[in-house]
Amino acid sequence: MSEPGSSDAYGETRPFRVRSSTAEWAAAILRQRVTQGGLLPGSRLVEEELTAELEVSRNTLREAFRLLGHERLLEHKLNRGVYVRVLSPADVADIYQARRMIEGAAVRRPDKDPISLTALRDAVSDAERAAAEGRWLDVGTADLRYHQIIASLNGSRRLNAMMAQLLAELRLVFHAMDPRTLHAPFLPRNRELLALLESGRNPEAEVLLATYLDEAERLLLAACTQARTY
Amino acid sequence: MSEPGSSDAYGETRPFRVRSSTAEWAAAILRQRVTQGGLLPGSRLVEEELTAELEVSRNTLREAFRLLGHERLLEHKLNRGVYVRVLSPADVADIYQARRMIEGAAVRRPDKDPISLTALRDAVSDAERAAAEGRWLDVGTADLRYHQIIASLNGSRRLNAMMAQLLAELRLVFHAMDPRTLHAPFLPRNRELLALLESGRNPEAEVLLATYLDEAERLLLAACTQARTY
DNA sequence: CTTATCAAATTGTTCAACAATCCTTACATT
DNA sequence: AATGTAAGGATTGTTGAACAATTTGATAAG
Repeated sequence: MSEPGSSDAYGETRPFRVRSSTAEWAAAILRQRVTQGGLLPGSRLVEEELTAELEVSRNTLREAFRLLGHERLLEHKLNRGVYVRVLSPADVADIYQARRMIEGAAVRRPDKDPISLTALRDAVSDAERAAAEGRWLDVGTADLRYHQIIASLNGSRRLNAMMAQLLAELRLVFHAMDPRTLHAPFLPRNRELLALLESGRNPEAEVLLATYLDEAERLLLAACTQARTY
Repeated sequence: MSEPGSSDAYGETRPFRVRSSTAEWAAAILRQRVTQGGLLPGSRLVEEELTAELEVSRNTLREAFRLLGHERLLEHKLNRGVYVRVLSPADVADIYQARRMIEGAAVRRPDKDPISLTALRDAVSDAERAAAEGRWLDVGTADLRYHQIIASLNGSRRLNAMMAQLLAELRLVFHAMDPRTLHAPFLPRNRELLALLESGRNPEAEVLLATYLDEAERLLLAACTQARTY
């Protein structure tokens, strides 16, 4: 410790010249663990353990906690510690209402950026390739990217940020489900929706997207309520 | 200092038993100064000054900064300090795009909560009363409350929070305008929109709201671009 | 079995010190 | 005069230690 720039002997864990703050660096590591399932919802993050492991001070770690708390990935209970957030069914429903609004508005728009359409094609192809090879986690990643691009059709930086946060939160529930049964049903629909967007049939696209999101919500709600009965 | 619970001799600035964290208390004070115009956009917040005035430690103050930074009221530049955010025209446009989406979706909904409609009536009445008495700042407060209630028709906690943040950011621009010329044009429209909502004429309400928001955006964009030419 | 009390563990907050970075001023060069 | 460079002073970034406040779990009393 006291040597930011080289963790353990050339461990290469921290870039030499830290351009962002140390707190953001620590937050990035914890964010990755949460979104990739290394830290499961409900897990407690003990300050002493993490200061030792990440080799940052308690104050810096707390700043990292606060960062992730505002991203709603961690939950901070006063005097009781920090936990990986556990999504309630109400949370999932709330997330999907916001998704319906953001993605719905994006699909409804008349003008579609050709670059975004290309990006959508790529995302669909990546997902299908990953599915063919059985890499279902990668399918999930491509699917999230697909919907992030959909949201970006709104052309609003703020809505992009909100969408990114929504999807990050959704990952918290993803780990409570088998990735194949979660993503397989939506693979063909992504391509179908893309076709409707390319041909400018917006009303049909909007309907398809709505049913899509409703079904995904139902799937996750089921997984979510099951997981909470322990 | 080191006596949280009683600032200067019975200054009554801090509640006796602090239930929330000290950082949130400090953030609340700074938030008030920013939203009420005591701290104007672009102002720099120096750590040393504020730790002395608020009688909190530097670390706690920094946590307060981070809180307000995530609310987008303050801007944190690495190694350069914390500033009250200055909204660019692009920021204002982005805010209004989000408003059109959230409030538009709310108005479009078929089911209207009667309690919310009552709250809307109250907000309109308060605004009109304040206008009659020349209290234009209170008119602004009532107007913001009105739109917050509109957004709440969506019934989503998350969208409520997002709307609250949008409106808080908008206050940053409000202080660059005369409150009367800003709010007076919208007083009759608020009542008109309310009438359309009460009688369930949603499509007309949606159109009215859209023109409403477009004009408000134009007004603020003008004020915003003017203010930046100094 | 319930309630009360106490002790250990953990978090909340502060402080002082030092490192890293930015900004200004002064100086030198062209 | 304009440009580039080099201290230095000021401010922020980070740390570690200390103590206060709170929760938690265990133990003892009713």
